[in-house]
Amino acid sequence: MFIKDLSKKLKITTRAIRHYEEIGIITSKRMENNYRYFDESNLDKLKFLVRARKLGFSLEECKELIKLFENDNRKSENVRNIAKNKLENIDNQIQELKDLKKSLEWLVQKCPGDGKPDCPIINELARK
Amino acid sequence: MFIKDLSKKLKITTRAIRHYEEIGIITSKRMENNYRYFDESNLDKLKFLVRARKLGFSLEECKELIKLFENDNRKSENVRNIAKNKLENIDNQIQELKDLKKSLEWLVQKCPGDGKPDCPIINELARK
DNA sequence: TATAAGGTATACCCTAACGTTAAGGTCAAT
DNA sequence: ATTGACCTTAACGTTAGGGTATACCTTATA
Repeated sequence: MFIKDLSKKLKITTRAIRHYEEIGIITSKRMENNYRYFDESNLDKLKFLVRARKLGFSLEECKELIKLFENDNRKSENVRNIAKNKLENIDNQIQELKDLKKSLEWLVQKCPGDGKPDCPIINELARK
Repeated sequence: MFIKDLSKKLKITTRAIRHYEEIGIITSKRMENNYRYFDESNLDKLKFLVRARKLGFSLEECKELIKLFENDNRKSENVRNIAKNKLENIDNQIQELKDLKKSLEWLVQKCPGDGKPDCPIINELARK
């Protein structure tokens, strides 16, 4: 199939697919007119990639996962480690965001939000 | 003071300070030798900026906040709205991360993480 | 057959917020 | 005079593509 068909099936843009090819995460054959041609194995690999992206893995991490996916001698330990690392930094991100949220909530609640200039949010940011 | 002193006081890099100047969020005077010279008002403004950044505001948002900070006729309503918007998208980010976390946790827990190739994480990503 | 529509190609610029060299100028101390 | 710490600008790298421009290919319709 051509790139558009593939993009429709996967619900990603053609630009994304070309990008994945540019950075060497996938490959494709070319027809005589230079159009990219994709077969089932391309589809499977990209499907894998799209799902991994949805789980929050970076393209670099996806590359590693695909390598493991295609290696029949992989150790599930390695896969699990990648996932555990990701999990850990997601946890950290959540914690950071929660801390921010707390501070912001406190400030928003303190602020009258009226037509007057006095504002606890500004005061807090500007404190000496 | 010079840029390094400022960066030490604020615990940010000199590159960051120059960047803020490049994009017009702050200004500085120059000495005869072309060195940037910063006074107390620069320090105050940057301190404000750094705190706003720590609260998760983008540089664009910081620009707006600084404008309000410097406008004695501001309405606290406007400040509050910026903060509330930020709060909302922080909430969304947290929710997205939590969803990811859930999926990942489930997969990590399913995976034996041993020396064998069978791996539920890979299987899930590769499912037809 | 000419043309319009739509798919495909490459290639370049843009994003956020700096980090990271590179290459050179300034200043105080040794 | 030299060292070392500091200063300067310029410009590319980062992430994961989005957007735009230009041009070729294919097919359908007038």
